[in-house]
Formats: sequence, structure tokens, C-alpha cells
Amino acid sequence: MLDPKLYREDPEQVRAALLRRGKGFDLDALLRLDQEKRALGAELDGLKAERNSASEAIAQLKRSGGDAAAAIEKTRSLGNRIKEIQDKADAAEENWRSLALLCPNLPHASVPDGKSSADNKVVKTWGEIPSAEKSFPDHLEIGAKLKLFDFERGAKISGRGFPIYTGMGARLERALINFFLDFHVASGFTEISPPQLVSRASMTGTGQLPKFEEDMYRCGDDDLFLVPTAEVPVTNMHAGEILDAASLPLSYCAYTACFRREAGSWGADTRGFLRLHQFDKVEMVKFSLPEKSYGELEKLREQGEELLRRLELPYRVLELCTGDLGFGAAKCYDLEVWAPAEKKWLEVSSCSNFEDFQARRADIRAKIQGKPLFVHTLNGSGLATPRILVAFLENHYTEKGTVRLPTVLRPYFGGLEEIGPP
RNA sequence: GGAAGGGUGGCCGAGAGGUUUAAGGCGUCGGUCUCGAAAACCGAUUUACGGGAAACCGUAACGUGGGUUCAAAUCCCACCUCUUCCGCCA
Repeated sequence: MLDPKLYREDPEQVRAALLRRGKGFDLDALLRLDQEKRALGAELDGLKAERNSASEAIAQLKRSGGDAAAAIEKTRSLGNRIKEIQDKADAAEENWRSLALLCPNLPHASVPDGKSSADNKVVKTWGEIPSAEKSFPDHLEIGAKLKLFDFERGAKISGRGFPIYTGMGARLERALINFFLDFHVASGFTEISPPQLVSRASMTGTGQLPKFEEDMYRCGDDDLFLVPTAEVPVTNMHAGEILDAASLPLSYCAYTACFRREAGSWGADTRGFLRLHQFDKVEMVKFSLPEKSYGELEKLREQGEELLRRLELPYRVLELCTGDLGFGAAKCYDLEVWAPAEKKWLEVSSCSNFEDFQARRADIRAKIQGKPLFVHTLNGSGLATPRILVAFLENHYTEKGTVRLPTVLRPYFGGLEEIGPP
């Protein structure tokens, strides 16, 4: 949610910033609703002030033993008038809020202009990309040979997009999750194991709702949502709190399964592990002082990059352009790994600074110089496993028909150096 | 799932329709005293929205949302949540 003062005081600047994103948002409607809400609020406050002083007069009259019946009768109609305006004011407030929740965040000034993912800026590339001539077995073929996963049976149980990991595949999945968490904890992050079903309020706090409800799995009887990312429960841990400024930045990491309906996104990149309804991810979440948040964003990105280097996977870093920026993000880096058989870059992490966009929705503040101010929230995948698995198998497949394990993963396999056929 | 009892400021805790401007205590900050500190004493100590150049003024908030009333922390209803007990259960 945007700070209303921004568009009240300088609507043209907000309009220009929103326009950089490309997608239309009706700022004029928001301004109109804001105006309406404030006008009714002022009228209501005046009427209530009138009633308060009338009530006080009645109290005094009664205390001194006088007859208040006439005064009470006179004040009664004021009550009806207040109720009427109150209803209008409530409706105006609700209209304003519904629209305000649909307004995306403003991009940071440093974010490059652009219309789509084609305009994202490559800021860094690491590792060696094999020549395009050379052909590689893809992850499905490797997985089949080594019996690492079973898509058919997964589909039988739940439908497509719900893979089963089997044998060494399951172990590799678990090893990756543990490696990620262990690395973050060693770097000073606090590990969280959060609820994986969350309330509507939590989903609204981080910005998944109300706009993206059709992409979420919902348990209707209880109005709970399966988490699409650990960002939701971990960020909302501090909803409604005033944090100790001295404790910032707070750095958390959490593993959860992630559930996404991916409504409307079928058709492209849906083979194998490339797009799933359920997948595993370790997420990093930070709460920062406003003036420190962009420094924290760089650190978050570096934290993700280090995982990729240790897994010995070639990767690149993209700075997303204004047109590709997520709904709540002010600035975002994507990490992509190279999959040699797919001959594609695969997104495995998104590191975003939301500034106070989520903090405003979820009411997360810190007392800064005596004043409670909204903190900045950040999050980044560190990392999501399915596409890591694709790149991992394709990059580390050996001529012997085995998958070589980088040294950092070997402790999770009792020292084993490679994964062979069962 | 059933029963009972709770939810009040940063914290503890009183208040049971109008002298609440939420007592009292703790904590925190400032001051007096002191070489300095402690103690004691004095004072201050929520937030949001609206108006105003400012001083300040108005409104709201006692778990949440409704209702009754001229007037609600206080009465009524629903819900959330905590504690205890019972039932079920990994």
C-alpha cells in the first residue's frame, strides 16, 4: 500500500512512477475516493463533537438533579444523523481501501525502464556456459536413468504439477534444503519453521491478496490459504508489532513447501520441473531500517549468489525492469541458472525490496528516534529447488552416467561423491 | 468438539453506564539534590486520522466486528484468542 500522503501531495509524480510500470492503475479514482473518504470523515467528526458536548451537558444536568428529558429528546435526532453519515463514511473508507490494496508499489528510481522481461538488465554472469553446439541429456532423461523422480505417479495421486521424488532424488532434494538452511544460519539468519496455511489477513499483508486470489489454493471451510512462499508467514510474524529499532535488521530463513495454482500460466515452460503446483523453497526475509534497506537488498542477493557458486552452477543476475517488477516490489534482482540441455536460463531466485509497501499493509513498525515508523521488508529465495535440480542434473552429469556432487553437498550424503544408478 | 474463566497503555493491574482527562504500581526519559552515583522528591511518558504556519483544536482506539443508549472499557450478540478441565487424536 502506498503512503496516501504521496499521492495527496504530489499526484503527478506518483502517476509518472506508476506509468513506468506500464500497467494501468486508475490513480484518479483513488484520489477521488480518498477525497470522498476525508470529506465524510470531517463531517462525521464535527457531528460527533456536537454529540459529545450535548451528552456532557446532559450529564451535568443530571448530576445537579435537573430534568434532562428535553435535552435527551433533542439529541436523539443527532444520533440518527450520525448513524447515517457513519454508514456513508464506512462505505467510502471501504471503497478507498479496496482500491488502495490494488495499487502496485512505485519502482525505485534506480530501476531500469522497460516493458517486459526482454528489457531486464544483466548485471553479472558467473561460471562457464558450454558451447551451444554440444548436446546434453536433459534432467528428465537423467532422472529416469537414476530413478530420481516419478511424474506419472505424482499425477496419479494429485494431478500434473505434483512430482514425486524417489530414492536419491528425494535425498538430493532434502540435501539441498538442508544445505541452504545451514548456510543461512551460519551467516546469521534465524531459522523459522512457520505454519503453511495462513489467514486471509496474512495473505493481504504481504500483497498476494486481494489481487492474486485465483493463483492461491484456498481451504474454503476455514478461509485459510496454502502458502505460495514462506515470505507470507515469516513477514506476517511481526504484523501489528512495533519492533525494537536496535534489533534491526532482523534476518530470517525458512523452508516451506510452496503451493501455486499457476492459473493461466500453462503452455510455456511446463515440462518436468519447470513449473509446478507444489515445490520446495528456502526463503530469506529481512526487516530493515528504511535507510539501510538497499544495502540489505545487495546482501540478500549476494547470499543467494553464494549458494549457486558453492553448487558450482553457472548463473547470471538480472536487474528487473519497471515492466517486469512484481506487484509489491520497489526493486528486484532475479538469479538465473544455466540449464545446458534446455539451453535456457532458469529463474531460481527473486530478491526484492518492498520498502514500506508490505509494512504498511501488515502494520510493521519500529520506533525510530522516538517515532514509530514503518520498517522496510525484503525477501529473496535462497533458493527454490525444482529448477536448481534441473540445472544441477544437467550441469553435473558425467560421462560415466552419474551425477557429480559438489563438495558442499557431500556431507549430506555421508561423504558420497556422486549419484549413480540405484 | 463440550464446559468454565480471562483479554485494559511498554509491562503489571484497578475500573462494572455520565465526576475516566483510564486509578495505582513498575519501567523509561527529564529535573532537583550530589564530587559522582544510588535513594528520595518533582515533572513528563500511546497511537492514528482530520484541521492549523504554529501553539493547539476535533475525532477515534480498553481482543475484533455489530447492537442497545442522549451517552459504552462498563450492558447485549457474534467471532478471534489465551488459560484450566473434559472428550478425541499423531
